[in-house]
This record gives sequence, C-alpha cells and structure tokens, in this order.
Amino acid sequence: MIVTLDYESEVPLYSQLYDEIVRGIAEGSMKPGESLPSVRSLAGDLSINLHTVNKTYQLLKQEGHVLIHRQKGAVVQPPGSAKATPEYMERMERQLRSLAAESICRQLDEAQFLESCRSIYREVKGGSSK
Amino acid sequence: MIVTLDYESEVPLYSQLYDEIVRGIAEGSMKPGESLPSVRSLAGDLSINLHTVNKTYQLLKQEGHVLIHRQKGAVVQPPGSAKATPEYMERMERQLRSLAAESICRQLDEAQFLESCRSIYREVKGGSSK
Amino acid sequence: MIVTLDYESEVPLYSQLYDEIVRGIAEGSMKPGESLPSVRSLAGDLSINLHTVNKTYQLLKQEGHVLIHRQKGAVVQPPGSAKATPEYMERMERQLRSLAAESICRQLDEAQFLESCRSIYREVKGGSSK
Amino acid sequence: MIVTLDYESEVPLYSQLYDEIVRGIAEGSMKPGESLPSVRSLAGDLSINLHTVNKTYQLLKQEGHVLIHRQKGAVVQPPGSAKATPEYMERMERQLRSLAAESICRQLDEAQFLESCRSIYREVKGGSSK
DNA sequence: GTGGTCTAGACCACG
DNA sequence: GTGGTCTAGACCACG
Repeated sequence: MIVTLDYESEVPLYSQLYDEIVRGIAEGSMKPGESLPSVRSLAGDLSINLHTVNKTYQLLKQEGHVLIHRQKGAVVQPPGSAKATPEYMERMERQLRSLAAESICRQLDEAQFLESCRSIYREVKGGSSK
Repeated sequence: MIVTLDYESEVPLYSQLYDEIVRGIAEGSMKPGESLPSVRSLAGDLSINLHTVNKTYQLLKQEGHVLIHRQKGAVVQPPGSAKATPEYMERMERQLRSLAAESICRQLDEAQFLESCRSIYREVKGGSSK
Repeated sequence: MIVTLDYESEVPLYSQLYDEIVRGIAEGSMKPGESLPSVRSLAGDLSINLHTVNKTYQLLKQEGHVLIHRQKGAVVQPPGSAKATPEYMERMERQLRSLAAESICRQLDEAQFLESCRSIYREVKGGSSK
Repeated sequence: MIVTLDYESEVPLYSQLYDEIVRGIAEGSMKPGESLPSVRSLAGDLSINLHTVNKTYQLLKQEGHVLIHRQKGAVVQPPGSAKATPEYMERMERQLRSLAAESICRQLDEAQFLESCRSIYREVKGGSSK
C-alpha cells in the first residue's frame, strides 16, 4: 500500500495519514489481520515524526479500525469492527450537509452531486480489484 | 435565519458559521441581494469574537458567496457566482473519498451511502420552501 | 484544589494527574461547570510539560469527566455524565480482583478488606464537606 | 491452573501473568510447596518471551509469594509469607482511592461499590473450593 | 527492536 | 492568551 501525504496541505498530517490508511482498508489493499508497519519505520518512510504516526495509530484504534496487539503491533480489524454508530452517522451527515449546501450554491444539481458520490464510492470500493 | 454554534465541537467557530450561512444561501432563506448582519451585531448576537465573524465573512467573499460592499456590508451573491471550479471539485472529492472509505469500513453499502447523500441534498435544497 | 504529584513514582505523571482531578470532582472540590486551569498554567504550577497536562485533559474528556469548551477550556461535567458502563465495570472488577487476590495472600480477611474499601469510599465521598 | 493473557490489554503481560498466579494462590488452586512450571516451559505454553516469565517470577519472589529454589524452581510459599505491610496497604489504598473516586463520579453509591468489592473478594476466596 | 512517556521548543489557528 | 500540531530527542518498560 502506497501512502502519499501533502506536506503543504492545511489538513494535519496525522489526519491525512488516517484517511489514507482507512482508504487502504476500505479498498482491501490492507487486509484484516495484517499488521501496519511499526511507528518508527512508517515515520522513517514518510519522513515525518514518529509521534505524528503514533497519533494516527491511536486514532485508528479509537475508531475501531485496528487493534494494538502487544506482539503484532497495529493489526487491521475485520470489516464491521468499526460500526456505523449514531455518532458516526451524525458526523457524516454534518459533513455531507456542508458539501451539499456548498454544491447547491455552486449550481451542482442533484444528479451531478449524486454522480460524484456514486463514482467515488465505487472507486474506493472497487479498489479491492486492484 | 437562525444560526446555532456548537462550542464543544472540534470544528472551529468561524467554519461552523461559514457552513451555516452557506446553508442559508443554499436553502434560499438568505436571498441574493440581501445583506448579512454587520460583523459587530452578529458577533454580539452570537456572543463571539469580532475576529471570528470577520474571518467567516472574508472566507464567504473569497469563495464567491458574498460581496463586501462599503455601505451594505456583506451582500449575498446571486446563485452561480460561486463556481464549481476544478479546485472545488477536487476539494469535494477528497472529502467524499474520505467519507466513502470510512463508510465502507463501517459496512454501509452503496445504496445506504447514496441514500444519505440524496436525502441530505434534498433536505438542504428543499429548505427553500421554508 | 491542591494537586500533588510524585515525580519518583512509576505511575505516569499524566495518570497521577488524572487521578487527582477525578478525586477532586468526586470530593466536590471541583464543581460541575467550573473550568480547569489552562494547560499552560497548570503545567507551569506543577513544573511539568504542557503536553503531559494536555494528555491528562484529553483523557478526562474521553472518559466523560470534562468537556472541552472553545471559550471556557476544560469544564467539569455534572455527576453522572460519565456512566458506569459495562466497560468501566469490567475494568474496575479486574482491578478489584487483583487487589482481592493479593489481599487474600497477605491474609487480610473479608472484614478487613471491606473495611478498607468502605473507609476509602467514605473518605473520598465525604471530601465534599471539606 | 489455567492462565489466560490478553495481548490487546494495556496491562503488561508480565503483570497479567503475575495477577493470574497470585489469584491461583489466593484461590488455592496453587498450593503451598507446589512448584510453578519452569520459566522455559511456561513461556513455551503461553508463547511468550522467556524474559517476560522471568520478570513475573522475580516479582512474585520479591513480593513474597514464591521462593526461588535451585532445583524445584519457583515454589509457592505458605499463606501469610507475604505480609500486609504498611507499604502494601498504602499501595492498595492508593488504588482503591482511585477506583472509589472514579466510581463516585459514575454515580455508583456506597452499597453498589461495596457489593462489587464483596462479591469479588468472595469469588476469589471461594475459588479454593474448585 | 518497539511503543510509551516525558521534555523542550516552535509555529500557527483560533478567538 | 490558548490549544493543536509537529518536530527532535531522550529514557525506559516491554518482550
């Protein structure tokens, strides 16, 4: 799995890294039971601080995407370990509401908006065939 | 138009305020040509800092949602003044990709994900009938 | 409220600080709605690093003892905001099991063990009368 | 006696193992005079590092629960070999204080708290009938 | 070798 | 002024 970070972005590095790993899990390029690289080695590969990687791993654990195993390190959880909890649904809906409003102001009609949602969902989901 | 802010949220106040106003414009409760309240009065009503409101207004201007007029203050622009530029589309797609990946990990299937997208788009769009 | 840390202890500082603050809340010397000192000022008072204090505050938030308010900082939650969840009960029982076993080996009988539990509970609870 | 370790726990393995063995002694499933398995065989059975088992055995010795004998290995000491020293009482009270405070914040009243203490003490003590 | 803890220091977003 | 983010570096517990 290849991770790319945008060091110029205002999105925090730990958050970008989180997104990349979750995408890897969703795509299936990271399989359940697989271990993520050690904090140190990933930090080295990405040329970022190990604390930054550690923060990402703690977040992944908190959200239920990995568990921290004493010997295997951060292990990818099987799909569905993270639940679509009411809290998650609310968070997602808040973000979608913001995107929808912005899109409406920019005159994207419903069909165009949904086409983006659909194609991106499929792009991520279909990543497993790669 | 009623604006509610969550002081306990991770989302910065200026950003929440931006979202609320854009939603108001998208819903049609803020009409083109209308003026937003003055920075001072809105800050007073919401009990927040002048700088915060000012930052929101500058952002709204930058994104093409309002025009800052010397006398009328921040004036809502007609729909389509903000464009669905490639930059915007990229930003939206990055956020959607992140939401889609997280949703896939939480076992929301395509139909469920799109249903959320659709119903929220309609909720915002339909706000104009209020 | 007075906080004392043991810099020699093997119990991490952030954890000792957590315990002290939770005790303050339980005793009633920290009242719901009150704000904790800022990360910086408490770190200064205790002569520890601000990251250490920050870690404690994040933990207090995660456990439901405080909420982080954009303006007021870390605010003590009303009693019962943190719940006696099954997860908490398990954690408590694991620790009690360990203490009970050790006490049995050291020939504390049930009455003596329970007397310790009772008197310490009352000591903390009764702290509110101080 | 069956030992189970949780590799996903925050509690170090050597500490979990210590707890399990002390519990075995308290319950009476490990009898005075009995030898614990050799470091090597226990490490093998549990698939953990030799150092980990060794650290546990040293700790058991230090706390007075076993005696390290050149031929018989770690031998369970008679009850009361480990004393309820002032140091032990302080350590126990610090932990109970922490549990009591957390429980009070989570609105466990004295009766509920003591009921947990009592039932767990009896569960461990009564383990001897197994 | 690995992660956890702690420190020190810096910059910036936020308000 | 305040917290969030990031870096660098150190030490130690764990295995």
